[in-house]
Amino acid sequence: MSLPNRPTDAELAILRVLWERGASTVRQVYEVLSAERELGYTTVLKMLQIMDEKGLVQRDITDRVHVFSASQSQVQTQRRLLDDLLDKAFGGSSTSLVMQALATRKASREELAEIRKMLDQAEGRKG
Amino acid sequence: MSLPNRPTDAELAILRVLWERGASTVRQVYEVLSAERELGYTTVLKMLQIMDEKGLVQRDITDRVHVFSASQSQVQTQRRLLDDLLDKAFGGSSTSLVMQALATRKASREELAEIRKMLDQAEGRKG
DNA sequence: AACCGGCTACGAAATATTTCGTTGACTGAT
DNA sequence: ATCAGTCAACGAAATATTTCGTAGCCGGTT
Repeated sequence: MSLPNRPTDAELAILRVLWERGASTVRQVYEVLSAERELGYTTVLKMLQIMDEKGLVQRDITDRVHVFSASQSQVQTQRRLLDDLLDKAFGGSSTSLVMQALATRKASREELAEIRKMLDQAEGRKG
Repeated sequence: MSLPNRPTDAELAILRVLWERGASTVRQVYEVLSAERELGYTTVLKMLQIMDEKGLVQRDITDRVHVFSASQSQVQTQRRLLDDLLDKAFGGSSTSLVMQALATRKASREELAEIRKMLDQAEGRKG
């Protein structure tokens, strides 16, 4: 299979680090995550091995210390997760998802303006 | 604990049925789900028992045939799942979530208008 | 050469999730 | 009162996810 499966929670935590830092060693990922919560070095290593097998990360073997990077961009992954959530919990209605998101979370004026711009584009495309 | 945990995928499938049909028996849920995919009656029953223990559903014991209903509304659950996804995959930025949703899914003119109205309200509250 | 520290690989335990077979109870019809 | 059908409970298997201990390797230091 070419498309990676939906990442699990633990996998997402690791992907977050890779997206933020870019390509990283196991130790670098471990440093970030172990600052947030208790977990062992080999746990991170094992997760990255599994994610490599699943195709969620790329591994650079050149040096003895391997370097991992996310296979899919954050945006691509976000899109996949949103589609998934849409199907499973919103009956496929992106509108109700958007409205929920707008209703429950505060957005700054600038962010609202950005969203409005995006809306204009969406309407523009429609005619 | 009073707050139910995040529903799993299988649990969400059952909740979907309960939200659509309202309070239902095991067999009624089973009829809907088994039309979509292969699964056994006792699988649904067991899931509902587990969901009852977790507090995800309420159970009416009055008759021999028990009647189950969702403990949380669809909107409440959607909100919880959105918050969760926001934290795990969007770095807490609801704006980028909204923009992703708008960018990837088509919305009708009416839906866009609704979203725009929601936006106006959001800005109104701020100004 | 022997040792130390950091590295990957491997296996396996612990936990969570999903699935269903079997059992015993109850209901209504023969 | 028996039988067939339907039901909930239970236990357990199958699978997926998360965690880490142990072992072996390699490179630099003594």
